[in-house]
Amino acid sequence: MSSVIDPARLQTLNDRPILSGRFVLYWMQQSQRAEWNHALEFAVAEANRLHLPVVTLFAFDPNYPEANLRHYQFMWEGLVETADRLHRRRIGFVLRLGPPPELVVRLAQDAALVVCDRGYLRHQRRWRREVALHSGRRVVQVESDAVVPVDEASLRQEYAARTLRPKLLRLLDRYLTPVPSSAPRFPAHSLEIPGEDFTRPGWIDRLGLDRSVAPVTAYFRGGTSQAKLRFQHFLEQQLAGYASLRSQPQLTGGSTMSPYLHFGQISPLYLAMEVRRRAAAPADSEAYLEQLVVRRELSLNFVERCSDYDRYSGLPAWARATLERHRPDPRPAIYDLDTLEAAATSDPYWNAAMREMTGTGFMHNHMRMYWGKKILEWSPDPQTAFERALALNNRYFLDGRDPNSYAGVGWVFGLHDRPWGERPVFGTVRSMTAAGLERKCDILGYVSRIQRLIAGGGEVPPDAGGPAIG
DNA sequence: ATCGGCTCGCGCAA
DNA sequence: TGCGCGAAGCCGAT
Repeated sequence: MSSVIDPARLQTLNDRPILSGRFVLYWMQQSQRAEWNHALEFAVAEANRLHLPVVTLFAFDPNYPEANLRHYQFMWEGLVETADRLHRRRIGFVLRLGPPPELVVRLAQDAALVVCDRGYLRHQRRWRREVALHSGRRVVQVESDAVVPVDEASLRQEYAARTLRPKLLRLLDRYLTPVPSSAPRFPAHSLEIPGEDFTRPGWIDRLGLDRSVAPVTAYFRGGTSQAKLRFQHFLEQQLAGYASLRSQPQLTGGSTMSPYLHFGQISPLYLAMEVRRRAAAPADSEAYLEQLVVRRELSLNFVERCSDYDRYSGLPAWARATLERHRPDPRPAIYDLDTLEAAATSDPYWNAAMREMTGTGFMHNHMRMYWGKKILEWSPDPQTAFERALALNNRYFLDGRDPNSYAGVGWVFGLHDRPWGERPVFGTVRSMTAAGLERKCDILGYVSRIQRLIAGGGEVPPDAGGPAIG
């Protein structure tokens, strides 16, 4: 096997041989980008070695779990750009409609080898198992959406950030290296593999997708080039002082990379290396890497190692026990789901956060915590609160349904945290209050920032206004 | 304004 | 076995 990619990022998922075939198939799923993609570059290197072209397949699944038009629109914008970038490199890109494992197994019948990227959620792991089982040729998984590969970082479910942090930081320098890239020697043009004509405008509107949540194109345009423009803006305007200002939601939303990371449109390795390169103060670089590497990869560890990552039963025992003891406590208010969704509670700070979420597909990280804590406080019982928070999270956020979603909602209920002083409803699970927001940040400034944002229809950085499409 | 107490479990020192 | 300490908590005492 080719050694251009660090072997720690590779897993051979079956014991099938490499066969003779017309191409090397790269099944793109998690890492939806044409650069800084270890899986893609591994496929290119293997194809060159085997004297074959590379064909990329993206299986566009109109029934993807919990996906609606907001998510699909953003993903589609990214795929249009990625397909164009791959064609320019003489790498094939085919998009087909349907369930991923079936489509991959079918196209794999003409391939010598199947290369896939790595995803950590239940259905992503299941899909890869099925492809490995039924494709009949070797399937190699290449991990490109973690800075430190999850199995290198830790083989156990970590209890908290403090137990994973030293393991990650020990390995960080070793993995902060660019992705080796080589030119494909055998172009894919002549293969003529049929696929959807998906780049034409309006294509997405004919798919019968769940249209109940509107796209947020005034705030976020999908695609690698959009992600990079945004990130350069962040590096220039907001990285200096990030360590002290990141919990001030009145200022900005942070780097806003989470939607792009969720769809694999940007590489976390690229972000980490850029921050290291550009930060003037080590404290700012460390604070950003704490989010991008420590907290994000704690989420990967959680969904990979905890089979109940999306269920109340996945919370730590001490948290479930204390919440259970406080189940009978009177709540200050109980809102139904419609009232929450309509941002019609009596808390203006929470309502602003909810409007940011429904209106823009994003929320400042600090407000995500407050938002969740209040849902716990305002629901009839903790299980219902958990289900509501996760459902709203996954429905409205562009980065919903991400490992970060499950760890983030879980944190509200005590996951990766520790007990604190006992309080009504929360028990010893950490609480948050409106008075705390008033004490620690300019929360009225946040409310008016969101009002302006929703009224003005967008705060896409001016230099990032260029088209991601076409 | 700042500080300690609240409470659990992990990891390390002993 | 003991001890320090941890995603951003809150509250009351000084």
